[in-house]
Amino acid sequence: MPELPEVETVVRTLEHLIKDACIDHVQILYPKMIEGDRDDFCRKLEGEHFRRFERRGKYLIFRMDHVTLVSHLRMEGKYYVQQPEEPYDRHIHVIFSLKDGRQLRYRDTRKFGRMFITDIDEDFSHFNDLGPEPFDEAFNAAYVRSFRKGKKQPLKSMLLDQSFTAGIGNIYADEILSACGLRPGRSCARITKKDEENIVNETRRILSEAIAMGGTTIRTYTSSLGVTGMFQNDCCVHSQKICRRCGSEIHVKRIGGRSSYYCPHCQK
DNA sequence: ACACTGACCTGCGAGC
DNA sequence: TGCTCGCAGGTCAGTG
Repeated sequence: MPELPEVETVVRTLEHLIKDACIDHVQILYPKMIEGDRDDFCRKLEGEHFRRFERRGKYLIFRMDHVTLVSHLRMEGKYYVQQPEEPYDRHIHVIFSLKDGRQLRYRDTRKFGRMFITDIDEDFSHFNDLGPEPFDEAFNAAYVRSFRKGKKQPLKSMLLDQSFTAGIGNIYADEILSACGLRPGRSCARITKKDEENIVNETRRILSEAIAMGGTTIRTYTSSLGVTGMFQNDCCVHSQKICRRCGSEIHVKRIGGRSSYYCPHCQK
């Protein structure tokens, strides 16, 4: 499941592979993948060049000369750069044929991903609800305090809330709380000033380590270069049976509709 | 305003 | 073996 580190890896990989490539034409095999007018989508992308590659939270942003393509991988979305003669299966939903003969293919077994285009100058009203990036200095202990004020939701739900900070998903939320020694079900109203600092610092530490390793792979993620993340081997609690710190049995509890893994001994 | 639930999808594994 | 059922999870609409 792509979270911030995986999306960052995809952005960097695609920049390496298709920077300045020109789109010849676009085929949409599953129309619901595209938000807005599909004909417009295809027509406006024809002849455009992939110029800059950015990420905002879990969104991929491809800047062209006249339009911007925004893509969200949700759970299982992946991009591949392949030759037209390479076979593809029924999970390929969008094909960008490039003028150099290659194809950028979007594959998504569960069809949850979405993409859309905006004008180049659009200020991305789409992103208005996203909180600060974890590495932005606006994400700090004072911000955590102001965000949680008046709220009683579980810490896990707060970390998953993209308006809190953009890019954290289920796996990293569990790992961050494990590193902080806080149970996922703990109310955000009942943490200390030190906990606020820990949440900020551990979020940055864990995400940057994961980016350095090229993202996590638990089930399906591989980047278009075929790079497979290694962070899964470093998970302390998520999908684990035994705590890597103390050896206790890991508990699983549904919080906010998500499976949440924690160590009852290390996390209070 | 906040918090929770179901829908969107498909594949996979457990249980009968 | 073959079926059904629950689960996986990011986001958003709907509800209390």
